[in-house]
Amino acid sequence: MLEPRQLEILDRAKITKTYREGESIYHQGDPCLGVYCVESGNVSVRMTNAQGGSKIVRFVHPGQTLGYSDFFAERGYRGDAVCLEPTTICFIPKEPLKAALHHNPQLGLAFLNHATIDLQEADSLSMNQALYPVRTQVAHLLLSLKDNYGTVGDDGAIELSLPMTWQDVSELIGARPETVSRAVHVLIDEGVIDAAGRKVTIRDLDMLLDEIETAVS
Amino acid sequence: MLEPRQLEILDRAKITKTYREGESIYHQGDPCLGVYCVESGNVSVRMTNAQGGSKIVRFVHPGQTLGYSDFFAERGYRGDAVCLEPTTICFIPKEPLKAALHHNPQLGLAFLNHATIDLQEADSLSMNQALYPVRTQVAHLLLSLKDNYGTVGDDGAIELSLPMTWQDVSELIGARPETVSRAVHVLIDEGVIDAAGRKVTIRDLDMLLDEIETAVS
DNA sequence: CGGTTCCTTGATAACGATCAAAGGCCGTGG
DNA sequence: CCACGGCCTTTGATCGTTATCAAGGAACCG
Repeated sequence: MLEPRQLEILDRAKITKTYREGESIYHQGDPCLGVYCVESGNVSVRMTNAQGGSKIVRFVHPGQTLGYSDFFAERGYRGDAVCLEPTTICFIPKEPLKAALHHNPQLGLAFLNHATIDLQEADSLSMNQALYPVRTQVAHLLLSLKDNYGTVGDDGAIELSLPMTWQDVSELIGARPETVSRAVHVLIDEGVIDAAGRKVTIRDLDMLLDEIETAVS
Repeated sequence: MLEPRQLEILDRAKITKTYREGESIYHQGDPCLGVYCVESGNVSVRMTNAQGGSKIVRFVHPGQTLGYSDFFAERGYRGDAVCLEPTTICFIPKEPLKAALHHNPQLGLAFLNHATIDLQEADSLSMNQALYPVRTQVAHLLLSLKDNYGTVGDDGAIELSLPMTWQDVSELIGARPETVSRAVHVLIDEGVIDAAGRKVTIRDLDMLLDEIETAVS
């Protein structure tokens, strides 16, 4: 998509850095100095309102981009970006990026693709929040994490190693940690999953799918 | 932003049409044949899940674009677009748009701006859903509609003429119509607003702002 | 170890959903 | 012009989910 010369300019301009678990990449309100691209690891974006209430609006996985919407909106960062685990991220400063966009506007289409994906996920999240009880939302999240974080065990069960805490999950789906904890334990009691800390085993994928299909609408 | 020649091509390709209230522009799942731009009027985008539950994900006001994220994602439309009132919309078919994007990738940046705005609004909506009770969300919505649909009356009160039904409002904030109705009447009883049908008068803007500031977090 | 953060569990309260029914408004058709 | 039907809104009663408050336990890290 990019001309080699432009790729080279971006490559020279980019700064790669490794963050520790819990480390902040940027803070809400900070002036936007450029965009980030997650190479490995995992990042949460949390927004806080004027009353101090906060919510995780998205998890950012490897290959995804971070802070670009604030760059294009020419405003400060709209949330806090925090690493959930040791994470490698490259930073592309504003000016070189502007130059690259100027010389090769095709690059804008690449960001547009990221934006449409993020928009679709934001819409889905909002829909799930509105239409499903917490238990079903947890089931949804586990299913979506399965693809990136699941491995198939000996007996065919799918083993997940969550990249985030259950507390983070509760902030994503807009519920209290206690509520999520109880919902998880209901799923365990029903024999759908097993969970020990952040290790989750999907015992019965069909039951997990049922959990979603038979949800109240 | 666009070269005159490209603008001209798009101008020739676009098809302007007027829709009646309640008329559909496209349906969820329909193949995406192009993008729409609202010139006047008002459109809701509603998504429905596999269980038949639905939610309005956004209202689209004049000057905003519709269906572009599905165009760039190269997939069917993700929701139903329905006019809330008599609405004039221009349609830009896929192929001419692709050609215009190819010849002038700057055009992509224009869509990127739309995308970042929609993304920010989607994040805010999801945050409000998660952090505020229905009454506060209604207050929020009235405030945001004030700028586009409000006029200042004789006594300084702000008069709103809602472009959507309260039922639509309930689908936007993810609540039942009954709950929204009750929430509105609480605001009326508190003297914050007056409402008769879709005509809303903001009696006391400060109280409305308080409603938001003192919300539970 | 000692502290912090995360998770769990219980009891209770608040909020919103649900069910049911009726009133108002509007457009259509007789 | 009026009557009818449909849709939106309102109101009440009750139920269910989730929030809240509180406290204890487990895991982890310095």
